[in-house]
Amino acid sequence: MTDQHQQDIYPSMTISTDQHAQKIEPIKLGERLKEIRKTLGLTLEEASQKTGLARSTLSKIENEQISPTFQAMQKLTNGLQIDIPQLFAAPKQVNTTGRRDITRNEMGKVHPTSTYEHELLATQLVNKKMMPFKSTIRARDFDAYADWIRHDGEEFLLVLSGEITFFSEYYEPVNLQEGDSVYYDANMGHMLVSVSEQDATIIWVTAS
Amino acid sequence: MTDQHQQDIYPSMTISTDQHAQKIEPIKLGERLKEIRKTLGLTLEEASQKTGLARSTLSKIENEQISPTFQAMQKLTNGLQIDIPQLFAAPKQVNTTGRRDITRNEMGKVHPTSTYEHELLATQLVNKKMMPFKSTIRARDFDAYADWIRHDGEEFLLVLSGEITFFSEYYEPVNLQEGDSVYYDANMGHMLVSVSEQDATIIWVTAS
DNA sequence: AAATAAAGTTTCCTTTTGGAAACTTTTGTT
DNA sequence: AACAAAAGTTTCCAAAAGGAAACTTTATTT
Repeated sequence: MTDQHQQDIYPSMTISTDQHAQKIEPIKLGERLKEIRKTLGLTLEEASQKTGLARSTLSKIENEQISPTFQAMQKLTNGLQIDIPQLFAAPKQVNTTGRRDITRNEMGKVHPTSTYEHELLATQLVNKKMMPFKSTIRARDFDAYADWIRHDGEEFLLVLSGEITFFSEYYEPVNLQEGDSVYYDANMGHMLVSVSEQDATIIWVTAS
Repeated sequence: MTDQHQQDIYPSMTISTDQHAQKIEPIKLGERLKEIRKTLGLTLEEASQKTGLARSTLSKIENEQISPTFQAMQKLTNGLQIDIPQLFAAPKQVNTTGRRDITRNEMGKVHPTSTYEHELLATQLVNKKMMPFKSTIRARDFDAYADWIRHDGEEFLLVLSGEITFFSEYYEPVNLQEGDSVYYDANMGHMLVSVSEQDATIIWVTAS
């Protein structure tokens, strides 16, 4: 593979998948459970009925007096309609807010390859869900590529100027002109070539 | 709030957060554990040393003879360097591939509001991580809005034509011209107004 | 402010887990 | 193939979990 636009060299080029964001948990299971039960507006008795666990058992779990068996935990999650990950990760989901990153025209971080010329946008921001960039498609031919480009996540692109052919593993090639856009699974092999007189430029956004 | 561009009326307007994708698990914990241990190339004895659980206990767990306590599960996950969600969800992660959706210029699904005129893109595709759309900014004034727009996720926008002012809750307003772009947390209040002669158009991508 | 009801905790006891060691099965070596 | 070593299972028992009911605390009603 000769052309990969996420190199993970710089943090700003990395997409936050929320999965890896999972940290180690010296989890206060009981506390968390109580929290959930309260949110649902249930008493121990009601929770007991829903889960099939004795009221006393629930109390002990909530007060960290016992460590529930996996069996008990399943009854809990089933009865209260929560999934296991939720039981753990959920408590303090630091939902970021207030971040903003402006990239002026032509002021992105340039990242040229043999086939594309990428201009990465919003590179000041780290740990974001999407990675946006403007690209100029230098490739003029199918075999400018050694192989399909293929990586995790989903991708969206919109043609800003010029015209391209969008090749993909499972579809016939298709031409895209200014204003046209495609959304596709990026682990399906794909590649772009310019077919207009001028090299085409596109806006590209990736999410994992 | 008068203007919300994700209405969740149509599935195609919904963003897949991967969190809700989590399904119910009548999980074969033992089987799964054995799988993991094998993958790591560990014997019961080695796993025992890493986790601090007796070899016999591990055996029983793997053969579903006992239901481990949460405590035991923590020792497991810590010792084997796996996270709890992984213990459950992980086995068969259906990674979609092969989807593709082309939207020709001006052929998106139109969705007008008082302040914006949205043209939703890739609406054939459901359960995607991003929601892309082109918008024409009709608002000409700060108080075309009843309140800040604010919703989950992160947003990226790039000005296609015209000029806008980007207002946001925690920053001074900033002008953006053709080619300029912003990436921001969408739960920070935000709003756009056109300031160019013609109403500005932008490309907008949201992810949750 | 008693009296009553509801919610939550603790006790007591049965069932189950978890560990040490005995036992069985599998793998590798001569 | 017999033997040895390693890996895995089962047994036995101490320790901990889970449930029923007694008990305590917190709300609600009179």
